[in-house]
Amino acid sequence: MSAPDSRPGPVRLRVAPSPTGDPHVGTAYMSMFDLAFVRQQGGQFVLRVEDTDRARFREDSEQQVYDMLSWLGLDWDEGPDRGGPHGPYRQSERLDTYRPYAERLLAEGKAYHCWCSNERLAQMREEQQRAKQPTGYDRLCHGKTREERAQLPGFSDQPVVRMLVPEDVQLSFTDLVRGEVSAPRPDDQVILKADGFPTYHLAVVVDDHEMGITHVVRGEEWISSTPKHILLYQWLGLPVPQFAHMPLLRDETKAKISKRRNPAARLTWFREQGYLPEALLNFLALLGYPPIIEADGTEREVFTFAEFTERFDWAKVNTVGPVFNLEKLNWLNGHYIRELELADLAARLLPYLQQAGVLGPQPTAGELARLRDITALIQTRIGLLTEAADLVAPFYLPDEEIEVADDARKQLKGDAPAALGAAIEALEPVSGPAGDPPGEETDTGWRAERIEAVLREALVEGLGLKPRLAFGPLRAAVSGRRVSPPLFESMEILGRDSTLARLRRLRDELAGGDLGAAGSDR
RNA sequence: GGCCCCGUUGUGUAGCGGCCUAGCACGCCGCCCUCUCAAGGCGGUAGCGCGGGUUCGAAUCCCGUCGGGGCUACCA
Repeated sequence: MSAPDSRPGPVRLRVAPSPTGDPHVGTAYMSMFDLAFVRQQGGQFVLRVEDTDRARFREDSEQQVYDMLSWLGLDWDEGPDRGGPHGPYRQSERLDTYRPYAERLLAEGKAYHCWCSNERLAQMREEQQRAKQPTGYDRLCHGKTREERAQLPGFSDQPVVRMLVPEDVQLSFTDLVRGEVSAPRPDDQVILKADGFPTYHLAVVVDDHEMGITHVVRGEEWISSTPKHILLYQWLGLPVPQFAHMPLLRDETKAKISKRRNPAARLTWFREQGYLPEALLNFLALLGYPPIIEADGTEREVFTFAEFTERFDWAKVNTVGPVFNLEKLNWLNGHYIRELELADLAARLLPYLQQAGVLGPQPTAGELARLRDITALIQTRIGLLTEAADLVAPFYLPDEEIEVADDARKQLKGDAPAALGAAIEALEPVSGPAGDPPGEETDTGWRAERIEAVLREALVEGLGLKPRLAFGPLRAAVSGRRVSPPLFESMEILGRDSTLARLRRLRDELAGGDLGAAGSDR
């Protein structure tokens, strides 16, 4: 049993991503649990950049972490970008901080220099594995001076510093989510690398202490390293924080989700795909935490971050690594889209429509007003913001550029020209917005209800067509698609002129290419 | 190989010794609604890995076994 940190005062939690490429979804996952607890307890949330791995360092990675956490609304109180009383918050800028700790351990005989070359270490491990022995450093360098060691093979000029792990290391500890946990016996772990950088193990202990971190929240993969960390805290006479090891997110093969194999492991992917941040957050919470149980005993899976925060309890966090299943997220995303206010949804759609080239970089007021109307029609028809472009595009295309898609064309039957002709004839007398007489009862103008009434009368009653056969050709003419937003509402938004132009265009085309523009009845 | 973590329908889960002929959500299937597609409504499908215990009674406790995962780096 470790003595948990019982210092009074506010809780302080941190997330510590490594800038090694696109931000990982796990970073958001951990941050969300961190923040839920911090908000609940009125503590602070720290963002620390663990850039001690110079080989995998990526320049733009840090900025992406800021962008994505901000996008999700997971705001931090202290960090490299906004400072704080415990800075700097980048490990590469804290090198001087670690060295005294390492030197102290060296002086006290708790750590020692090791000059073994990588080749020697690799060979040693290989032999241990072959002999079915547990792997671990053989302490060849322990107790030797540089000169003594230099006589032996596998010598490397630049030494590292290793922990001298005692026989009686504490191997078990209390975990906030798992209870009493035991971990493997640690190797003589390197804490200071040949390049002078600390390894994660030294840096995390020193930084967490210096930054006043009270709760260490991290992935399950760190359970096996925890005894090393506890040992370092003890050696250094520092209070041991509480630990919470979260289950690992898995892919469909049950393996830990990785950026290499799974696009959804990249946080940026979700924004690119058109997911709503609140949906992602809700989904992530569901993966590691039970649904809300209402007073009447029913379960509720849709909840806000504030609701999650209110009821958050480490003991309820799942210990099983969940499979990251996009279908549930897709449903949730659609659900959140349907809940949005129209203006909000339209605003969120805009950048995706611009990205897809449906709207230009500087849309006109008219285009934006039209977007609002269209949004109402597609709100229940998209699961991702990126799906809007295809549905919206026909509303912004010039009438002459509407191309009837192959599947829509295949559905056109022999009565299509008749239907189109009758529709044109029926709609011509209906006045457009400008001619919409105020207070007039008989002609309600170019409105969906009136358009529908007129078309039904002409096509269903007049021509005796089945509704789906009657309106299919009109849909193809107006949108170019087999599937589209509701027809009559679409016509209202397009306006009388545009609607008639599109109907005539298809009618003429079906009547025969030779007639060309002369086929128009105007 | 060694050590550690985990094990309820396809997926996420509720369950914490009797209320379980195992509930909910997503998915899937069917029906309804309907101008297409959605959304929505209604119904259905499918699970306690296995074997021993403990107990009057086990999805719930114990042991074993099997399975999955993680770690085993001068990566985090």
